[in-house]
Amino acid sequence: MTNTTLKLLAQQLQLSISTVSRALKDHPDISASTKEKVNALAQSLDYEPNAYAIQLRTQSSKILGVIVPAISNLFYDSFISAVEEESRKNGYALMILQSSNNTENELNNLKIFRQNRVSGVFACLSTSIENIEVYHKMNEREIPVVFFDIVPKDNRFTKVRMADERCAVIAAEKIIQRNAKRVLAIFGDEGLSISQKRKSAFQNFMQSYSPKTHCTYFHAKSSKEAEDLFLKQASKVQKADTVFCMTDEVLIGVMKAVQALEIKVPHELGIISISNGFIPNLYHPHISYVETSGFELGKLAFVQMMANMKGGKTLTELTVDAKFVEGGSM
Amino acid sequence: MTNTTLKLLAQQLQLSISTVSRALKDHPDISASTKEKVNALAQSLDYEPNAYAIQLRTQSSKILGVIVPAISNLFYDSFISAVEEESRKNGYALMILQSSNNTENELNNLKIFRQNRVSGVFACLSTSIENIEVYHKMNEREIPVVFFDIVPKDNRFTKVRMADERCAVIAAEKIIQRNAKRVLAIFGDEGLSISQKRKSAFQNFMQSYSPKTHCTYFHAKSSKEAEDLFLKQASKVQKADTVFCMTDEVLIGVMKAVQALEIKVPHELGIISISNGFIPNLYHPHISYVETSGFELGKLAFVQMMANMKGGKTLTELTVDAKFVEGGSM
DNA sequence: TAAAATATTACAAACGTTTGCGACAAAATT
DNA sequence: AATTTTGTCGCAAACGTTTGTAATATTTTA
Repeated sequence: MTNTTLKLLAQQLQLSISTVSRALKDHPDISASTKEKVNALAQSLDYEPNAYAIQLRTQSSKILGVIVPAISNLFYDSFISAVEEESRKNGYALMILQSSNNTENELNNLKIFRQNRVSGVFACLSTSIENIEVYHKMNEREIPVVFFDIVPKDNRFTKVRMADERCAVIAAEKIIQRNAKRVLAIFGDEGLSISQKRKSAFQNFMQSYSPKTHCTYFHAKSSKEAEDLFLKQASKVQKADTVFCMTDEVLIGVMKAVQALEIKVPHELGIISISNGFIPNLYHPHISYVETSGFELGKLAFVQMMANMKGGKTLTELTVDAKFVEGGSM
Repeated sequence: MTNTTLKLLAQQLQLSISTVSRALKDHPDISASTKEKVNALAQSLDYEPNAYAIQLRTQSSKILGVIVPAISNLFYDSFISAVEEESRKNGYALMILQSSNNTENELNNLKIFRQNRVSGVFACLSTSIENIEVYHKMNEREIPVVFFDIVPKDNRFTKVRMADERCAVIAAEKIIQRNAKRVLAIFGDEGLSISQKRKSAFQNFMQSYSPKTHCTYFHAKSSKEAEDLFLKQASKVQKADTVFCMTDEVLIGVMKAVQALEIKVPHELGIISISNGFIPNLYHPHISYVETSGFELGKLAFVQMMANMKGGKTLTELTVDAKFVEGGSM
C-alpha cells in the first residue's frame, strides 16, 4: 500500500496541492469548509506528512543527536531519558549513537548526524580529546552543540556539567563532620580530568579545614581494581574508618570487599560516594552519597539547546549543583 | 556557511549534477579522470550527501526505530546497545523512543516513526496490550516490526524473546540439585504474562521432579515490596533455605533484607535469580543467576530485522536460550 | 455602477538527490 | 568507408513538501 500524500488528497478533492497543504496547517487563507473536507479525508486515509520532504524543503529537521560513550551506563541513561522526555514534549525526536569511548566511532557518529542534518547535538566527549575540530565543523554548519558531562576546555562551546569540584567538597565536609580520623579516598581513572579536579578539590578542602585528618588517596579504573585496593588496605594495621568512593564503579568494588570482610557499616566503617543514587540504594544500609543527577543535567542541556537554536549564541558553562543524600552509611 | 551540494560541485567542475552523482558512487559510466576530480573537490569542500534528499528520492531511510518502556533499565539498555552496534555496522542509525509504559506515548512514538519513514522498528510492548492494531498499520506500510521481550500473542508478527519458561526451569533444576527443602519463590508483577509463564513453568517443574520440596510463591511489583515480603517471611519459624528471585527488582529487595538481617549466603540461605548479570555481580558472594542477555537478544533482533527487510516475510518467534551462571550464592 | 478591496484558490519553483534515457564522440567492427 | 559498438556525459523527471505570487471570484466601497 502506497503512502498517502498531499498530491493524492488534492486529486481526490479536486483541489491543488498547495490548498491542501495550507488547509492542513490551518492557514487563514483557506475557507473553513474546505479545511473541513481536507481534514476529513486526511483523517480517513490517515495521511502522515513525510518528514523527509519537509526537512528537505524547510532545511530544518526535528531531530537531535546524542553522543554518549555508552548507553548502558547508569549515569548516561538517565541523561538520555531526560533529554528524550523534553524532546518529545517539544516535537523533537532523538538519534542516539554511542562512541564506546572510541574516537573513530565518535567521528563516524558525527558524520551520520551531519548527513541526517540533525538540528543540534548533545555530545559527551570520548576520553581521547584531540578531536574537537570536528565539533567546530558542526558549528560552522550552524548545528549547535551542547556538551555535557565530559566537556572540552574550549570556551567557544556551550557546556553543561555536574559541579564536579562541589561534589568532592560536599563529601569532604561530611567526612569532617563525621569526625573521621583515617580516610581512604578512592578516585576514578587517573587519566580523566574529572578525577583530577575532584581529587584536588577534595584534597584542598581537607587540608584547609581538617589538616589533622589522615587521608590516603588512590585511583581505580574499574570496580575490580577498587575491590582489590580496598582489600589490601583493609589488611593493614591502621585501618581506615571512612572511605570515599568517587564513582559508582569504585563503590561497587569497595562494597564487595566490605561484604566479603563482613565489615559493619557504619560502625566500623563510614562510606560516602558520588553517584546518581541507584547503586547506593542497593545496599543495606543505604550508602550516603552526593547526588549527581543525569536527569537534571539532561533537562538543563535541553534548555541550553533550545536557547542555542532560537536565539544567537549562548556560550556558557552551566553546572547543576550537587546535594548530599543521607543514607545510613555515615 | 551553506552546505555543499551536488549542484555546487557540478558548477565548480563544469559538469552535470548527474555526472557528479555517479562519479561519487563509482559508477562505471564515468571516466577515471573525472572521478578523481570530483572526489578531490568533494573532499576539500567536505561534501556530505543530504540524507533527506536521498531518502525522499529513494523512498528508503537508513533509520531504524526502537521503542522501549524505559531507556534507563538494565535489561533494555543492553538490548539497545547491541542493536545500535549492529545497526552502525550496517549503515543504519537508530531512533530511540521510550514509551514509559504508556499507551499514548507508544502511539505517539509510532507516529514519529511513520513520519520519519523509518525502515523498521523494534518494539517492546507497553503493558497495556489493546494497541496492537497500530502495528498492523506499520506492516501495511511495509515497515517491518520486530517485537522483543514483551511480545504480542498475534503470530502475524516477528518476535524475539528470552526463553522465559526455560529460565525458570533451569533455576528450578539448580534448586533441586542443591537439595533445597524450603523454597521461597518471588516472581514479578502478577499482571505480566511473563511472570505467569515463568511461575507456572517453575511450579510444574518442581511438582514433577521434586514434589517433596516445600515451595511458597509470591509476587512483588517493586524491590521495596520484595524486601518487605522477604523480611516478613524471614521472621517465621520455618525459614526458607533457598530463595528464587525472578527479576533484578526482586533480587535487589531481597538482598537488602538479607544484608539487614545479616544472613550468611550461601550457608544459611541459597539465592538464585534471573538477570543479565549486572546486579548479581554487585554482591559478595556473587549471586548465581540464569542469564537473560539483552545483548544477545539485540543481536538476534537485528538479524531478524534484516531478514524481514531483505526477503519476504519471516514470521517466526525466536528465543535466545538461557544459561546458568555460577556465583557463590548456591 | 465602476473601482477597489478582500477572500479563496491555483501555479510554479525550490529543496538535493537518483536514474532512465538520449546525445555525442571515439573506437572497433564489418 | 560505412556501420556498429563502446565510453562518457547531460537532460529531465521524480520523490513530497512549503511558500511567494498570480489568478479568480466575491464582496465592499465610493
